[in-house]
Order: sequence, then structure tokens, then C-alpha cells
Amino acid sequence: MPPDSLITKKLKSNIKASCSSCSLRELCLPVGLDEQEVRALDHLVNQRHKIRRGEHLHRAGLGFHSLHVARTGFFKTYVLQEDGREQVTGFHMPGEVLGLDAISADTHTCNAVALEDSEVCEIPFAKLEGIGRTIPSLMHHFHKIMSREIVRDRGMLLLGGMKAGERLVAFLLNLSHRFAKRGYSPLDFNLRMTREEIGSYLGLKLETISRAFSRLQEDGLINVNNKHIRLNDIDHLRRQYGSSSCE
Amino acid sequence: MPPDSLITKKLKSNIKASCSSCSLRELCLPVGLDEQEVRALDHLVNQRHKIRRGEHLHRAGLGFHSLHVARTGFFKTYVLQEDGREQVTGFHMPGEVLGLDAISADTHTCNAVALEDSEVCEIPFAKLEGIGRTIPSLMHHFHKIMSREIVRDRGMLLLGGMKAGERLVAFLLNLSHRFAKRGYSPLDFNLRMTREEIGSYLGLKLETISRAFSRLQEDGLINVNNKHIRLNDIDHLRRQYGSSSCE
DNA sequence: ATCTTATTTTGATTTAAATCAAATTGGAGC
DNA sequence: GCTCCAATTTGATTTAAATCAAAATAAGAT
Repeated sequence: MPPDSLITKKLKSNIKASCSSCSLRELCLPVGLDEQEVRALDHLVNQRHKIRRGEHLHRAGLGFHSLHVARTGFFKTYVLQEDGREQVTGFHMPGEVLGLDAISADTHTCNAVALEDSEVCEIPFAKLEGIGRTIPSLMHHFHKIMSREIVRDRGMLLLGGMKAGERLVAFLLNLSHRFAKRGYSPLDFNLRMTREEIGSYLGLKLETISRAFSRLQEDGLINVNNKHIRLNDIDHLRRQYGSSSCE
Repeated sequence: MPPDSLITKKLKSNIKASCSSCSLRELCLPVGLDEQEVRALDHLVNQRHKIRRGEHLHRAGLGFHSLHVARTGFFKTYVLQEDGREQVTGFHMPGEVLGLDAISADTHTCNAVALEDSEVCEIPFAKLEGIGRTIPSLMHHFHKIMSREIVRDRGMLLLGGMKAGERLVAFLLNLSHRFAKRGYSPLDFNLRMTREEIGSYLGLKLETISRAFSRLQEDGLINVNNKHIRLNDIDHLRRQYGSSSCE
């Protein structure tokens, strides 16, 4: 029965390529699902796409059909204001869902661009709602993901009362925490975005970001080597500058 | 059959008191549901609570079981930072859902307090997920509500690049828009919050808010009489200060 | 109604960040 | 490796908002 074995092989390859065996399983949609439920999810997440550095995953104003989960790489989301200014609304790493804002009006409200060669899993949203109906724990987990996004965004408001250095530290601690969850060093990492993009996200100018980096280095709290950052005293950073580092 | 009629009366009173006949129907959870679906929702929303001015609806750190929809009144949500500073995270009017942030970790992440005598409908979240399974359009609408919250919160980031006066205008236009949707004048309304609370929300100090109000009045764009605001030239306000007014 | 406290306004001053400007460094592409 | 352009750093200056301070007003409580 050669056809069978062929099919088996193909299936296996699909499964391998999908949630069941994905290294992000514990960060992504499948958290807390049993094996059978993850298999159902595999049917949902049937497509992967490569997005090269500089390419867009979606653009503001365009129709919404699918959520995307970053699998590898790094994304930036942003909106263009009337005056042409670019306002960065977020940075996204593997395991994080993009497109949740678009559910509201079936239209993307922001642009998403890859800051390095990346890969995403496509999740047709109608399909997710359908399968969620039969897998309550999947639906519930999806609700948690949306809620977490609300908490994250609201956390940005807390920056309102902070000064430049504190905002930057909060930003670095947040990145650190997210890198750690993905198995990378929380103390040593490379920024994928420019000073200008960090500034836009934090509501500061690029020169202010640059000066804040220099100041933190002078104080011995971090080492900066262009895009490479080393946190020398993360406890001190955490104590001195609020704990707005959690996801 | 006196018992029957009693029951009927009681049911009727419940129905009357619930979504089917609620004046907020078009703003709230039932949007887009047919009559039968709204009846199902009536079973879900079985409790109303009165919250007097100054009383809390929920507090950060406490367990989460139910969402709440403001029915009447006005709420403020806020978090207390380590240093004791109060950071306002939002203002909420009738038809708006509170508690979406708490789904993430089954714990409230903010405090919600009534700024005037208010009434809320309680929606047990587990029940909502259960009923949503059998009424896809309800579940879908709930997803839109969560997504809208994400869009709203993210919109706050756009304030990052604005100066004090612009932020305040954006805030007033946002309130105006929300009052209009509820059948109130978009040009003439009373603020329920203090200058300090506005400042906290917008990342400014209360003196700055006060000065910005004065400046806008000097320019003839608005009339300020303590808490009472009149927008004299809303088109000019919209044109001059971005259109970050939409929900 | 009156007292008391909280809120708001306005002014003077300080401070943090924006802006303007120029030099330096790093990286992508040839 | 070299060239060119983008990104970063640093300095000088300006500007917007924070801070400090005090008076005026409004709102609750008795």
C-alpha cells in the first residue's frame, strides 16, 4: 500500500509543520489544549507565509480575514497620521498574535511590517470562531489572548507619568521578559528597531532615546553597542524604574 | 391559576428589566442579534446592581467572574502605582463593558469606581462563553467589543506625539462622540471627572489641563464653566487637532 | 445657610525634552 | 574593500510642561 504510506508521510509532514510539534506551542494559541484539541487546531492553521524584512503583513484600511501568529522574526505595527508622521503601535515577536485590532471593524487599523526575515502562521478568523465553538478551551484561551492585549496596551498608559529614562528602562525590561519567555537571554539581546522607532513607540524623540541609552550606560546599568544591549544590573533596573516589565 | 400569572408577571418583569427592552440595546452586547438571540441574552444578564458615587465595582487583584456593562452613570478605571500615584486608565459610560482586562489572568488588573450614582448589568463570563457557543453572532459581537477595546487603548498611543492642548481636544472630541451616540448633545456636556483625573489619563498635570482649557476658551473654540463644556466650533476643533475622536 | 474641604485657576520659576545642528559610525550594496 | 546613505551620538538652544505657590471658586457636610 504505497499510497497509504505516502499519505501518512504527507500528513506527518503537515503535522510536523503545524501546532502539534511547534516549538512555540507553549506560548501560542495551543496553550492548555490537550492533544486532540491541538490536532483540531492543526486544521485551522494550515498556511505559513514567509515575510521578508521590509515586507508588510497587512496594511491599515485593508479587509480583515485572518489573524497571524509570528513564528520566527520580528514585526513592527504602526499607523500613519494625517501629517505623515509614523506612530509605532507595537513590536511583535514569535508566538504573538497580530491582527486582533482588525476584528472590530473587519478592517486592519494598522500596518504590520517585518523588521527581519520572518515567518507567520495564518489563522482564518471565521474558522477560528467555528472551531472554537466545539473546543471551549480554545475559545477561552483566545479570549485570554485578546484580554492580554488589552492589558498590554493599557500598560502603555502607565508610561504617561514617567520620564524618558524610566520609559526606556520599562521598554527594555519588557523586551527582556519576552525574550526570556522564548528561551533567549534576558540580559543580552539585539534590538531589531531603530532609536526613532523606539522613540515613536514611547512618545519620545530619537535624540532623547539616544541620550537615555548613553545615560544608562554612564551609570553602569547597561551596556550599549549600537543595537546590542546588555543589562548589567537587572534587579537595580527593576527596582529603580517600576516593574512595568510584564507581558 | 393565580401562581401562573404570578410567574408570568415575574418573568415579564425580568424581561422588561433586561436586554430585550433596554434602551442601550443598540450600543451594548445585543447589537445585531435577532429577537430570539436577545432572549437568550436575557437569561445571561440576570442581575443588575446599583453602584453609588464613590463605590467600587471591582478592585485590582481581586478575582474575576463577571463582566459588567454600565447601564446608567459614569465610571473611572485606574491603577495605583507603587509610589501611590493614581493612574487613570479609562472613563466608561452607559453601554460600555468593564472588566475585559481581567479575562487574561482571571484577576482584575484595575480598580473601577463610579463617578456618579450608576447602575450596571452583570454578565457572568463563563455563562457568556457558554451561551456564545450556541449563538455564534453573540460570540462574534463579543469579539468585536474586545477588539474595539484594543483599538481604543491603542489610540491612546497616538497622543504620544501631541501637545497638551491637542491631547485635551482629542479627549473632548472623544467624549463628544460618545455622548452623541447615546443621544446626548455632542456640543454641550458636563464632565464627570476632575482636571486631575483628565490629566492622569492624558499624561499631563492638572495645572496643564486647566491652562489648556483656558487657552481653548480664549481662542473661542470652547466655553468652559467649571465642569460644563460647550464646543463652539467642533469642525475647527476636528480640523485643527487630528481626528482621534472615534471610538 | 454656613462652614469646611476639595477643586480650579493663575502666576513665577525650574526642568525635561524638543529642536536645531553637526560630526561620527555602521551597514547595505557594488 | 569602498561608497553612499541611514542611523546614531553629542552639543547648544529653545520650548512646553512640571513644579512651586497662592488665591479664588465650588461642592459637601452639618
